[in-house]
Amino acid sequence: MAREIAKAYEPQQIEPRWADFWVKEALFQADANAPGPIFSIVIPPPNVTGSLHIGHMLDHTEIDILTRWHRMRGYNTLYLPGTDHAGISTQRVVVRQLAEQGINYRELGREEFLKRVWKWKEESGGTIQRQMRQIGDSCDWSREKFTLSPELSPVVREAFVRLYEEGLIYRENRLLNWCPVCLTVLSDLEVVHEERQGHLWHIKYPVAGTQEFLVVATTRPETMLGDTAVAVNPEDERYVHLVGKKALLPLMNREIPIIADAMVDREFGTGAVKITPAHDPNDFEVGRRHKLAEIDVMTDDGKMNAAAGAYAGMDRFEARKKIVEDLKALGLLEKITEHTNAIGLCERSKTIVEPRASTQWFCKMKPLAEPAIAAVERGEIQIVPDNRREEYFNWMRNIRDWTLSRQLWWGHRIPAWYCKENRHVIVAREAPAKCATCGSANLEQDSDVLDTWFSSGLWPISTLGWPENTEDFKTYYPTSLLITGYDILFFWVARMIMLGIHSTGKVPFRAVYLHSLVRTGSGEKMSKSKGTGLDPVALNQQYGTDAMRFCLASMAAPGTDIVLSEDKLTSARNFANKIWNAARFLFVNLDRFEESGTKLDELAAPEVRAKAPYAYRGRVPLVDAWMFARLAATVELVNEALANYRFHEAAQGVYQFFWGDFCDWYIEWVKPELQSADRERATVAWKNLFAAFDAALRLLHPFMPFLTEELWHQLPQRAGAKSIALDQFPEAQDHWKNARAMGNVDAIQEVVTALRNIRAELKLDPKKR
RNA sequence: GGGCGACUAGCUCAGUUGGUUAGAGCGCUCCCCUCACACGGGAGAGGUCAAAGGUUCAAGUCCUUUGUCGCCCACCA
Repeated sequence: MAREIAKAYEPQQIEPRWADFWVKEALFQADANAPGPIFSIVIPPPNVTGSLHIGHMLDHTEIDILTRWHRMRGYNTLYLPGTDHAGISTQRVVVRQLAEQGINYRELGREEFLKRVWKWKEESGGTIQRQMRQIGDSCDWSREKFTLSPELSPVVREAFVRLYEEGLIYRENRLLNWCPVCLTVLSDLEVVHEERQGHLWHIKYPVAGTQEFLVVATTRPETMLGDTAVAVNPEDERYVHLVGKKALLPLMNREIPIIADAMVDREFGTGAVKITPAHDPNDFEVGRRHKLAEIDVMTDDGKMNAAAGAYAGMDRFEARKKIVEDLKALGLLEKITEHTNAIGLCERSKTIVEPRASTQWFCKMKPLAEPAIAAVERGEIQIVPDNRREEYFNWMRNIRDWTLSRQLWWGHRIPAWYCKENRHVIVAREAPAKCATCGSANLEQDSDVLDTWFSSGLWPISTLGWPENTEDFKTYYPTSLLITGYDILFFWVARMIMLGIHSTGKVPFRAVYLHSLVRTGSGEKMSKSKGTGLDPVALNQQYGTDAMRFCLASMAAPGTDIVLSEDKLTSARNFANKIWNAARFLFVNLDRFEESGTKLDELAAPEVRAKAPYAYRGRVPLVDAWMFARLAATVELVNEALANYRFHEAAQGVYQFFWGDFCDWYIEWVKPELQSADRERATVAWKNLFAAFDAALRLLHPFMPFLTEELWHQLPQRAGAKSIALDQFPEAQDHWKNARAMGNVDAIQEVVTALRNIRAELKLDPKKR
């Protein structure tokens, strides 16, 4: 009796079952002692700031395709999952949540606040884990990691202390980017620049003891309150006579020196620059050279402080307005001109950053960068696509020291302690009992935390057990490949390369594939905060995970960003349906065929099917020969494409093959054969059809794991067995274990050699059909 | 101020080392709900490959210039 199969593919009915099954069976658990060449990959750990977005899905799809593909070809495969605590981002999320409840996080205190963040982390981490299972990530959940876990924290401290002991980590007072909303310093990378139309205010500074004015031009008038000099170029004949004299700082009525410094560009503005060492990086340098006072006129949160005199308490931009008004009233504002400049914004809060001086921890990067540059030059790490190599080199060759400390609470606490008496510094793996210098037991730990990218930078080594030489580390490090978006090349990839090589002497991965970003129709980077992100959960519901995966893969051409559209998702869903219906045809008609006599018992045994194609009276039927030639060509194409990260070619190749060749031509062609009164002839047709179909499923599996898994389970079933209850069908269990191997496909490739002769003889071009 | 990328059918995009009549999906026109699939099948229209010049037996593919758009990097007040 023919089995009942739904007419349309309903992924929602099928996917959750296999998602659970894969986890329950621990099917993808890695074994360091298993045979086979190694393919290991660690996930780019998603931030625990919420849930996975469509960009993650691209990451995960590509990683999973390659992982499954390698696993099917007999590799000892590890796909290690995990999440990132994402210091500043996560802290911001929780701060905002608290604010919505009317709670000021600072009033909550550090300890209580961290409890709230951990609670949020559990929630977000759980969501991410569920999503990853839902989208079919074939990772080893027993090895799941978290960057801020008790397991990894000692590793992070170890790395920090080692770098400190090597003299690469130091503490210094510098002028740095400060975010008045996040209340922390930021590294250069965390500041994004944006061109904005602004003004250049020309302000007249009276020269003391004369009737003259010195006119300076500034884009930030409010900083003048902290001016401690005016500088001109020493070569500038317009101003030489003023050097050494004093200027009277308007509004503050403070006398400040007029100095000469080569840094001043005579062409720009008026050729005279107000010097505010506490609020401008250039001025800071000038200030240090000329031993000028540094007057900070602002508070942490961007308001004017007591040093700002009458303006104290005002917001910095409010103060700007007021100062301009006041100068105008005093007749000291010469003019205002239009001026566009690139202003720095905090990457997270989009607040205008304020340069401020503070004492922070830094890491010297030149010594770390050199071997990291060399490793890429020597090809020990391959960067794909090629043009990103140059970006990497360019950044690495101009690298500046990395600001490691952040004034946040959520993160790895800096392993440094100070004695309260003398502020001696002790850097140690564990909390010390007393000061190494003066013996004081009165110690306090540095209140800052590490930049979140420091622990991310250690990810490939920390997750595999470094600094211990564990089985996992020995077997799976260096990892085979890193797949991530190009937008974090500097933030993350470069740092992993530097820290990996420095810590272990070996590169952390042999290749980096930097994929495109998924954008919305309007071309923006998808982002939840902007509300432009597509919800992968909703899309999965609507189209099915397999369709999503296939769609992303078929669009993942390197170089250009991906714009996802309903059209493409629909087309991928239709493809899944096509596969489903081809199977439906096979299964239903096979049942009918068997009911009429011959049983194709061997169909269930993969080792028999691997001998396809079957011959009819010593001769392989022509269409079958053609089919297997096409199949073999597709196998070659897919293997070649995946080996080079050309996911779209692979996906389009299987699509073309399955729809165009297998369905449109082959199935249609053999339909009469399957009904043939010649029993042997019909049997051969059936066997070849199933062999080809089985091979096609293997090709499709990395892209569409759910659908193929489902069909594999149905493939060996005898007529009458309607439901899939695996524990009741030991035979089926053997089958699916075997199904995840490429074996059959490889066997077919061997057959092709023989087929070439037939093809040549009959002038059949498999590409032209 | 540097660097990178894009510009191919109405739309969204493939087309890696230059080689026969430039492809796909969607859309469009005509026919078909034929016993796997209308989330389908068949037939078809549609492109001087942004512009100009150059190299070559041969260029969407290499070189030069220009235009439009996008991105990244950069401490000029």
